[in-house]
Amino acid sequence: MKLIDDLRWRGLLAQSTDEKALTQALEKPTTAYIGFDPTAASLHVGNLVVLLVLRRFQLAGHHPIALVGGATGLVGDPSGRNDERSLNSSDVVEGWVTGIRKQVSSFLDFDTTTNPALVVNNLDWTAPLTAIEFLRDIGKHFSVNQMLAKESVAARLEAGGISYTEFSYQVLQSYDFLELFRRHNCTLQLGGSDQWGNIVAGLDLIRRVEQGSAHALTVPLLAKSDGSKFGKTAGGSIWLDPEMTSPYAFFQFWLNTDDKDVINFLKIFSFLSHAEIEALEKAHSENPGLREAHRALARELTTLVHSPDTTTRVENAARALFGQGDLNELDEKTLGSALAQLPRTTISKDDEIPTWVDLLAATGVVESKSAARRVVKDGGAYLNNVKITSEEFAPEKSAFLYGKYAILRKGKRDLAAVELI
RNA sequence: GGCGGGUUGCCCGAGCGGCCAAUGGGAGGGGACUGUAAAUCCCCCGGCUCUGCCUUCGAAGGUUCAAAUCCUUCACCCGCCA
Repeated sequence: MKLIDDLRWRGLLAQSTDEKALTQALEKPTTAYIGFDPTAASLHVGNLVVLLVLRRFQLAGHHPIALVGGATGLVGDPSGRNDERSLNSSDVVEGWVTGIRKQVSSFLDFDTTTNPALVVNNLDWTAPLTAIEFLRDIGKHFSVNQMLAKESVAARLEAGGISYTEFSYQVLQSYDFLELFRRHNCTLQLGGSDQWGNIVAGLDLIRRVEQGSAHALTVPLLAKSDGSKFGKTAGGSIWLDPEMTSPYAFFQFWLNTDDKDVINFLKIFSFLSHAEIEALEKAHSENPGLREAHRALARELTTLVHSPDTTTRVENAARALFGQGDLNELDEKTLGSALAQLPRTTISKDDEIPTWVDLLAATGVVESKSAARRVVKDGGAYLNNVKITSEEFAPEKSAFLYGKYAILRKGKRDLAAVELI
């Protein structure tokens, strides 16, 4: 099956320039790029959609380039926002670039001899530009009329204004495309559909400056069936960085996918074959309670982003901790490694044991002691799967399994660990 | 630079001297029902040493027994004019 047809089947095609021409171009190995701006220390699951499309291109024999926006990240993309971004210092952005560069790299193959991946930073060609060069050599090719007509700009003018800085963003991104066209004969830019305007601006620039022809392909913005924003939970975004979102939480995030979304997500995020996904779809519709599709999704993604080992560990941890069976039946080693996956706090053997409320607050599962108290009051507080009802309740030392572990539970599925040391 | 409008809790948005930790909606949390799902229903939703105390309504001062609400200055945003 051709790449384009596969992408269509997975629901990964939004818009493209002349599809016939593009399909034809893709008959031969083509160089394609996607840009990621450093707006945080890590990428999140939302970024995964397009990043994995780039991987699909590489797997299909094309040359992938991942661009990290060391320059554009300093300016701020107005797309999809209705207010101005606050600028981050260049030190901060530089740090983020390093982290994101590493993350992006883990999804691409640099060792293959036929079509190795490339990671670039647009600061490399943007930083040396002088303001005069920028205005004369690049700015001259842009019509303010057209820039104003871009959805990202028009929306902001409507919503309350835009700074000259962010207004200029599309020029920088266009210049990136031009540079990659020149340096690496890159003739295709991929991106989320909110990037369409920025991408076609780059096509125009390439045509004007180099009389060259390139293509654009965008991926739909991921929509959940209930309309809520993908990739956010109570605790915030789901990050790829295991320090920011634990692999346990990462696995749980996918496992808790809405039934209505699970098959779509398998298509979008997994590299399972059509036949495998169709089999899961069948299994899911026959017995949704088993959640085979959810499990497959969580396994695939945890393995892809973390590792097969990690997947085994967190899945075992969940099985061990999730209610079924008596906690006392878990051997010390299993329990210890399961708890290692959870948010945790430690207390000294010699100290008096704090209340459940204080312990939960210490693990960071709730934001404040008041929030922890509320959980108790609302009847959602458990110690080692036993419900507790008093805000003053403090566990006895004897309640600790193997003399050292206790499991705090908030509600049905939020777990945290306490360890006596 | 001038004139006018605005800045409220995670977000949107009421309040416009006391009854205001502040109406309502969304997001979020707990419970019931379930399948660690969705929908639905009920409850909660600033913090703390929690029958009370402390901090919040752009910032700083002021008036008042009492201010998110009035006055002054400053900052930022929006509109019109220059």
